[in-house]
Amino acid sequence: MEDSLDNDSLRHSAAHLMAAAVSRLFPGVKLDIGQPTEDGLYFYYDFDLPRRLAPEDFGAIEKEMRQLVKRAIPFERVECSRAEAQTRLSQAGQTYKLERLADIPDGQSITFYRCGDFEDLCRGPHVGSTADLPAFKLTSVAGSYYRGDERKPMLQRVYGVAAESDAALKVILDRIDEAARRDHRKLGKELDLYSIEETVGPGLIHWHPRGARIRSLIEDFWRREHFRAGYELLYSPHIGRAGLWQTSGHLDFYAENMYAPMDIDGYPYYVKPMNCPFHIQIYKGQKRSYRELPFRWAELGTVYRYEKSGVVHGLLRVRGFTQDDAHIFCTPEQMEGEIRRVLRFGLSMLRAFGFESFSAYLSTRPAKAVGEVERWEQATRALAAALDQEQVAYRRDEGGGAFYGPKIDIKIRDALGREWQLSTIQFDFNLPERFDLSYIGDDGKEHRPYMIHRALLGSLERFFGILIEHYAGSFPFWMAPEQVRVLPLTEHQLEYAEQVCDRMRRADLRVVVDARSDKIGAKIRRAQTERVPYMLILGPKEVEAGMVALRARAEGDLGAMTLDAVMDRLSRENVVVRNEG
RNA sequence: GCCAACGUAGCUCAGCUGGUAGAGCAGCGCAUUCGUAAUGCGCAGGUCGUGGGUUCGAUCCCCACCGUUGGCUCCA
Repeated sequence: MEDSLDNDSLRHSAAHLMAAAVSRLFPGVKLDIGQPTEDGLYFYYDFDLPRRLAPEDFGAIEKEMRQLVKRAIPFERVECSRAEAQTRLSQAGQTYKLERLADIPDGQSITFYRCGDFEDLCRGPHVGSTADLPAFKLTSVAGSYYRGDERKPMLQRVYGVAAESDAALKVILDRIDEAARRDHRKLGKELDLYSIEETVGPGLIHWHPRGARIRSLIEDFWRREHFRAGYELLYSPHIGRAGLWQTSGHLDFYAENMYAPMDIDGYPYYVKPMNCPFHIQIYKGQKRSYRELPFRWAELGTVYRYEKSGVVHGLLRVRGFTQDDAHIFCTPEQMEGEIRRVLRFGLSMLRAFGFESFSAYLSTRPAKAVGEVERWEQATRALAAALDQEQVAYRRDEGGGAFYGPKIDIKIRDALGREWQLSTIQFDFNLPERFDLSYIGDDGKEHRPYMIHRALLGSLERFFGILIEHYAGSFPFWMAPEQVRVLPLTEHQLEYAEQVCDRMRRADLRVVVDARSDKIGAKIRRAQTERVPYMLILGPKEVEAGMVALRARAEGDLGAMTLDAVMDRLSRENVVVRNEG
């Protein structure tokens, strides 16, 4: 990634510069904290102000910032004692800062950064002086709870971008523009892939023919790969009786994400927020032997979860979605091999969709947890070993696991360098216990199986949204809803066009003839904007010679060739590009 | 859920301080038969998100609700 997108201390200093400017404009302002954002693009600062800011205020703040830059005021590091810091902050009336000060552990040095008459409790580091902040722009303002706690007061967070030069700032702004151009909500509408209907409800996705075609291709690929990898497929109901969810613990621990029950013959039933209890019922349907394990049971299971109204977002955060779910039931001896296998399989699946760069979190046992410590440790070791073996860089999130088991979360990096969390592989020591799962071992006794819950793509909705942005709507050939559009020059070539189309269709290519009476330029433009990978242009010359003129979405005109040559080329392209890493 | 902004035709948007709406694209019709990113002419299309209020009169002002967007928290 370019340096200009990765300059943390510069953005940090820009946040302070903005805070200094705001302090001058609003003398009574109470400061919280300001930082660069993790995506490498923005900085922000949280303020408690007497009035609401609006984008119209940005001009005045920026102007004040520019004046401070012109004066080239140095950032000075000032170390002081806790008592002194307390005095300074309470004199300044900075109550949030006082609380932040109390968070700094004893023994750690306490520093202020002074910039002219503005000073701020901060660990730094900063750039030398305000003159090192020549290029910046404020971008948005939003509410933000103090410490992210909705019971605490809401502060105003102002976001901006900053760079070491105007040119570098333009790189950042261009990246932001490019992200906006690729936004799956915009492309989803333009390419007629999906919609969300107010009359139906927020967070509920309608897959239009083109989107549904892509989904169907993804699902077909997904199923084929799962069968090859030794999975079996399950389908399970969308609702289940309250008792099931009582046993699973969902009604105790997950109720706020579940929809109200419906009454069926006097009994309450719940729409499923997860698939696991159903898979478990299938497991429990008969006595299981160690000889038949492991079970690898997968389901494209559609679940419904209540999400707060403010958080639903396009395809990325919805209220009904289809998980590419699977549960693996295995013996302790098989567990380590299964983990490795799942991880390897998961990465190959993601590579097939064009993702090359992965990172992971390994979340370990929290203080409050179920299951024997020994099992936790064994499982955590197996997860770490698998990550090492597959050479996936990971960070340990100590104590960050769910109460029921340790897990790996895999993030991918997309074409714009943004990270998205997709896959999750998690142990579950809770449900086997609650449902009293067992298998008969070679000693003839009952044993508790290991249960591993995993999703690779996450959910089809979310994954689709990420794919749209990753490819900017130009899906690879194998996934394109329409692969080839045949463009007769005039209606005199229509019959030939139909013949060409028929032949390609019989070879399972997704082909459409544009029979409208537009000029060829207009037809090409339409096919280009609709991201059709290939166009066949047919005029009198092609009819005469029995040829076709091929045009590629990306490369443009490729000249005349025989239909056989085209079909040969396309059939070679019509496979998922495998990169087995 | 909370804070803020927004909601006008299928889409993208215009509509000065209140006098019941307009463009481009898309759609439909007709003409055109054209060589690698927009052929011309015409037609049709809107309870101005919903409900209430203020007013002689509301797309415009006020209130409530619904939805969207940017965030916070959370998450597949």
